[in-house]
Amino acid sequence: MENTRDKLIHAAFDEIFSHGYQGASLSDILAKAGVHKGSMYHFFANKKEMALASIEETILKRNMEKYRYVETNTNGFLEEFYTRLRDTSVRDFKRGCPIANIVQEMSNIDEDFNVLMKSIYGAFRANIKAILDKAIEVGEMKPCDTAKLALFITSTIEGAILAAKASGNAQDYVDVIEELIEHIEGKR
Amino acid sequence: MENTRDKLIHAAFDEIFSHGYQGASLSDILAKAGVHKGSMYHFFANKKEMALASIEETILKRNMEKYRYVETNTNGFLEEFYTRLRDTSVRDFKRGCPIANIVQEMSNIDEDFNVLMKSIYGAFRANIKAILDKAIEVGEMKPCDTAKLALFITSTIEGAILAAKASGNAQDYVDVIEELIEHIEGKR
DNA sequence: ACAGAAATTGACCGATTAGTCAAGTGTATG
DNA sequence: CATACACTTGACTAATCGGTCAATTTCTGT
Repeated sequence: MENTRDKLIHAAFDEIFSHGYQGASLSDILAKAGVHKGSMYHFFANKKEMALASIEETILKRNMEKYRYVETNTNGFLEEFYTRLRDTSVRDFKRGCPIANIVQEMSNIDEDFNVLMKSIYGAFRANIKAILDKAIEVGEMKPCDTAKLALFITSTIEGAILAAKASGNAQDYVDVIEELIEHIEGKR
Repeated sequence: MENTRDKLIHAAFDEIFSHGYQGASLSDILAKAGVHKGSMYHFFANKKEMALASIEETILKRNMEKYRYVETNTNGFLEEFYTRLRDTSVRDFKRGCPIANIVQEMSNIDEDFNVLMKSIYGAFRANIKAILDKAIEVGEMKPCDTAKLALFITSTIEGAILAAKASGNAQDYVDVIEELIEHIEGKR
């Protein structure tokens, strides 16, 4: 059974992912979580603190799972990376990427969000860089500036998700990813 | 002297660019425009109609100016394109890209915004494709699937702006753009 | 100058917002 | 059984939200 705080974290993340932080109604979050208002204020100081907690915890947990294979694998880093990139089933092209959404909405209007998203987006880049470093380490790839390449890859991924969201066509994501993979393959 | 409607269009666009559509306060827009509420409702049916008008008119006008050179030039399409891509002075890395911001915020929650942004993002892609087609026409580039390449380019640009917004570092944009240009150069 | 239209003013409305809090319930420990 | 702490309930507040509208001023064409 999920406890009250977890219910709130999940409902808040889902509402924010759907409507943005500013567009997320506190009463809708409470209704979705099945939690009363006073109860929420027992766990969080205010809407913003709940939002920050829900974003940080949810995204960090996802990333933990998503990039664990880099620690356990001993080879095939790039192929595994490509497979995951191509997997559209983990994507939500209607809502887009939660990281990008919140950066876009909040980074320039609230310093606390700015700090959090800088850290989360930085972790995203670091995860991709770790894959590239591993690939180079085991000789799947020529040495290169992996920080810059990781930046390029994350940018293109985010852009691809946005393109699919704008057009309503998941194929746009696939097309961008294929060209991105070609680009990376050129560095082997 | 700017008329009332234009004042509203400009103030609305600026407020929306800064705080998003949902975060943009009508009274702030009115204060910035120096226009009273009833006056605004004389020109627009509601907040949303004003927002849609301000977004469409402002972005279409910008694009008109931005890509006019494609019609007038007779060669050097790619070099001119690179120069403009590299020009960070036209970018606002704090607020990001207005197109991307509104797509992220609104495409999945309001059908009217969705339709408008699909059209605007589509025009963005079409403009880039036109440059590539011209470049191929005059032999600056080998023939290729310009629709897909344009999609890749727009995605990467949007991702680059987002990366710079997330990190607060304009250099991230520059780095992505340089790698993107290398990628395009590979197609010559 | 005058009529009529266009534009402006600003008070007002109901709905919704995030946030407060006193009272109550449940549970674990002495 | 009793005390204490964690948690829950839901009514309440003040502020803000987008939106309405009748009265008034300004502009325009004849």
